[in-house]
Amino acid sequence: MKHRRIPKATIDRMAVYLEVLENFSRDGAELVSSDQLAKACKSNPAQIRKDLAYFGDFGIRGVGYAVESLKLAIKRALSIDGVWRCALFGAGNLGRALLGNREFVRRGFHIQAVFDCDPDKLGLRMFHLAVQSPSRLGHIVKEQDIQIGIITTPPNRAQRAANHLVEADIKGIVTFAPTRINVPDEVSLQYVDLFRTFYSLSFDISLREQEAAEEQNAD
Amino acid sequence: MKHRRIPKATIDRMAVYLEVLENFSRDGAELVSSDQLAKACKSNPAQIRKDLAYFGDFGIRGVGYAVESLKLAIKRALSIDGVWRCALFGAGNLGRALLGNREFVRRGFHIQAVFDCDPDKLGLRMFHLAVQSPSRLGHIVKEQDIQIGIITTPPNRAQRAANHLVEADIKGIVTFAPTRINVPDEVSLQYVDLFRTFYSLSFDISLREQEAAEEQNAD
DNA sequence: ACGTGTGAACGATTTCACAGCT
DNA sequence: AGCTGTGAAATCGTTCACACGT
Repeated sequence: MKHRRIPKATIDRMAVYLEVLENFSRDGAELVSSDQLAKACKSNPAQIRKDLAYFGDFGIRGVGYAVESLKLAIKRALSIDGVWRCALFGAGNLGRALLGNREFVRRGFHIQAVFDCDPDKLGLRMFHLAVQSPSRLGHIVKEQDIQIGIITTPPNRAQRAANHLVEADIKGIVTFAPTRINVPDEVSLQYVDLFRTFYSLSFDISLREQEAAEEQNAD
Repeated sequence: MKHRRIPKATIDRMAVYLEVLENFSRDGAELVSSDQLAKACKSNPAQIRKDLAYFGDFGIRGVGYAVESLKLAIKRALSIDGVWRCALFGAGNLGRALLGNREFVRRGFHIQAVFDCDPDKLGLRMFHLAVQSPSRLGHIVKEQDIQIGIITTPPNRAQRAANHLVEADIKGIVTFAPTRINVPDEVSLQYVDLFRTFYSLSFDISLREQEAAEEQNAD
């Protein structure tokens, strides 16, 4: 079991488990069973046990999981038990929103520098950081040992931003721009596609309405 | 084939297909093959044909797909060929970023009202809209026929916001707050989990580094 | 001849059911 | 007795390979 490839879906669910564990923790629970977790996550107990077992034997048979140690184990498994140093590329509204979001720091993602191609934005202060020119990116990334780039440019600037980040030898990129970008294989890449979510919602609402209408007809 | 349940993964990929179709369209292409689409999406032709065939026979055998009519067909399939009226709940940085994002309007998601529980924010102007009290939500939703609620509150306020939206008889909710919320079955719900993406990136970077280290050892 | 649409084969993930530890 | 960890079974999604229409 230990050395099997871990499904991407499992990784995604880990974020949910962490979130509900924080709640159990806040409520003072010391132990939690896969049943309780499943209820809180709208999942099922077998799924949860299987998911957790990919990473190790965190539970105690007949008892359940110790909340605090499970939180830590998950964080370690995802490598979010330390600090990741990030650079933001794109000093627009979305960039500002991420920079101002306290949850990022709380979860160990520290945004330490902001870049933008637009010369009008250079020097502009966003919270505690000044917007810098992309020409300084390579230097800053090296100096501050920055590992992750976050792209919040408009779609037509996203590839250029990615090129700058790759050039600066970043390890991974999260992009919020609704466009595909190309990076070398050795750079990790994740898309946050806002519209995908809205499209899913749209499809889901319409499907339900259609099903409701068909039920009417069945009378 | 027509009346089979459509995988969620297929729906998600539709957003990508639309995106690359926009690019083909901009480049003046009138026809595309599943092969070309696959290259642009980093997918494979069979996947694309299967996905598209869930919704109808959009292609021409021996020829390919007509770009414009395929775009329209996908939009119709997802029900994003019209306008969805949205209300934003949570007038913080993230809410402002969504409100100021031109892509939303371009894609038919119109944010028509903004609400916030914080009395200090009432009346505050965000772009062309004034922040309103949640007590007005029911009235505004009915008056403007708003269908979708967008939650951008801090996590501890998200459930309350959801309750207000459900009470106002909204059809679906997209929440950006990193916390699970409960809504009745008849309301559609989608989570935009920013941290899930960052956690995946973190895991992926670490996995690669670990694999690289093991390769070293194999010498 | 070419490229779609689709059953069939394959592969991956989820769920079941129970052995094994506390 | 209770709850985890995990093979085995069931389900779900993807890829193959080819019949079919243009």
